[in-house]
Amino acid sequence: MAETRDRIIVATNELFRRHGYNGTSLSQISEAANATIGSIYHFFPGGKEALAVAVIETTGTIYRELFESIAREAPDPASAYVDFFAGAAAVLEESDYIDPCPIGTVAREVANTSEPLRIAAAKIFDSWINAVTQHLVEAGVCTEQAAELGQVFVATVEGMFVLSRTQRSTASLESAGRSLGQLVTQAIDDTTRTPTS
Amino acid sequence: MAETRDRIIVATNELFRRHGYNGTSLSQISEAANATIGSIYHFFPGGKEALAVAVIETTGTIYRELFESIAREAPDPASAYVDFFAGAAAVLEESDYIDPCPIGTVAREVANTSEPLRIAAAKIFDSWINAVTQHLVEAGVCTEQAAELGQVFVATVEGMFVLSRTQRSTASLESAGRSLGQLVTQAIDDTTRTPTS
DNA sequence: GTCTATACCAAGATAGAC
DNA sequence: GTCTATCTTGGTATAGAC
Repeated sequence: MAETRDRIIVATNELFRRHGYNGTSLSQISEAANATIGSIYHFFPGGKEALAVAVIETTGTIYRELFESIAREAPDPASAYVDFFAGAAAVLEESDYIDPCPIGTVAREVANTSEPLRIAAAKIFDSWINAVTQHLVEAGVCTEQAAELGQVFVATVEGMFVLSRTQRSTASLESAGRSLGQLVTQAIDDTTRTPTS
Repeated sequence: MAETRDRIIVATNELFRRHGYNGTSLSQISEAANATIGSIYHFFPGGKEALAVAVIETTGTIYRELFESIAREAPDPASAYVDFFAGAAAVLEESDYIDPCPIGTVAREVANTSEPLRIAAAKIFDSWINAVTQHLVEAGVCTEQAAELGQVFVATVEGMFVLSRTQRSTASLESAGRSLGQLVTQAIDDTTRTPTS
């Protein structure tokens, strides 16, 4: 059995994906993680908020690495984005449309009420945008446009999670993959036509 | 002073935008709306959930009409989308980055725990997608591609609200406007080159 | 339609034995 | 590190006078 601290984080992650931050109680976490509330406070003296920060940071890192892995293995830059949305669609269907990403859910809930959580989420979003920007720059897109597409990609991912979860359908995720792929392809073409280097 | 029922809905809308569904209590609503909890249950015998359905439906209708209004006044189809994001950016800055849309927040929180709320939100999203689809079809885009762009637009709007609220910045909204405008422009060009009618 | 009072329960957090 | 017990506060919802 995994370490207690890890079990707490994993259980909290899944409960946040299902019920959000305010909809998840410490007693639920305690039960799902097979750890007492005393244990939770032992590892996270800052309570629920500190635990949530840890969940955001660990999950955020995993997702950045997932994107980088998909990007590395994609046959060409544009298809990395199509593949990412296809993967997300599979996760949603297999998980009965539980939210794939606790970060967006929590961030939207508490952005006006918890600065520690807002800032933790903002840093993760920045790291994702940077990963995409770097990927596109390596594909030949100029820095400015790459950063812009990075923002649009992250927003589209988060927005698609809201939409597909609410509609209980993954149809829209395919549309998103195609649209993002098209934007990336066009960005690469544009740069090729008017090279700055 | 507005009717009590209206005051309750308006106050709940704003509290949901700030604190989400589970983060908003009936006592807060009671205070903000200047109505007793007894009054809330008088108008919404179904309690908090029924009140939330009413908030989603009224707000959703207002936003659809807002889009249609912007689309009607835009000089050309693509700039409707740029204008929409520009308007959203202004709202965010003026409101200290309160969420412009309670529907996405609530939907993401409770999609797995309240079927009435999930379904209410899904219907509103559908109505927005249909409004965009119709707008693009009138601009000459084929139905299939118009529907696809409608989904991408709604997702990008919702995702950008998450992102800009978390980052407390509207920079990414401009990127979104440009990207959506580009996708729409290209869709119109494509259709013009290979007309189906 | 609106009011006060309250029932009932679960929340986050803490204390202190082991 | 983990346990049980408990404190305090606040939640949704209801009852019944006016």
